[in-house]
Amino acid sequence: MEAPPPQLAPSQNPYSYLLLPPPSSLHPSMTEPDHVLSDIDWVGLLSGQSQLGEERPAVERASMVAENGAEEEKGDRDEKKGGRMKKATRPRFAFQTRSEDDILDDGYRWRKYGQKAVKNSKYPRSYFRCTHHSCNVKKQVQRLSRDTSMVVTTYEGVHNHPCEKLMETLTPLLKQMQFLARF
DNA sequence: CGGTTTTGACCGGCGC
DNA sequence: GCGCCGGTCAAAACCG
Repeated sequence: MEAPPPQLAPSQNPYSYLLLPPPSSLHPSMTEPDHVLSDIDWVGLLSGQSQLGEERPAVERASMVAENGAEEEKGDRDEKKGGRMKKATRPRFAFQTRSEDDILDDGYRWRKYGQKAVKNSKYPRSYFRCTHHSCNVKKQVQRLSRDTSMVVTTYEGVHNHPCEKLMETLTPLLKQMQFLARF
């Protein structure tokens, strides 16, 4: 999911990113049973009107995160509102998964920093932050109450570091390819 | 003992 | 201004 939004015109709605991350980038198939891959059956468009009704992932409003990392990926800067720098909107996307367990392994390490009950939902929403230093990517996970077997995962931001889990599976392969390339 | 989870407090935005 | 609501903080508990 390092890929930038595929030329999808952020339009006037800062949240209308539609990302179609290749499932293999979310779930490295070499470390995941393949049923996880095939279970992704929906990729959400985060915009004003959502198909999820009142249970849409909480991405409708910009969270006022302290813009600490002055150096960031280009783009996604918010325009100044009346001289006051508002909030930098970062790419977000959500997808829902039919899964037994709420936390699905996407190869990154996450630290849970909150859990909150949301209105009109019987399941709480969990908040995670990427544990990598100075990488403030976040995600939220929430199970739908209208369909208990569904889990909505919302990502916010782009990782500024490689996925170690992916790397440690790829590195031996690269080594071997380099070796074979000598012949 | 270091990192993670838990959980209530806290805070800011928004609608009334 | 006030209260609701969603997001975050942080201290304590937990766990390998």
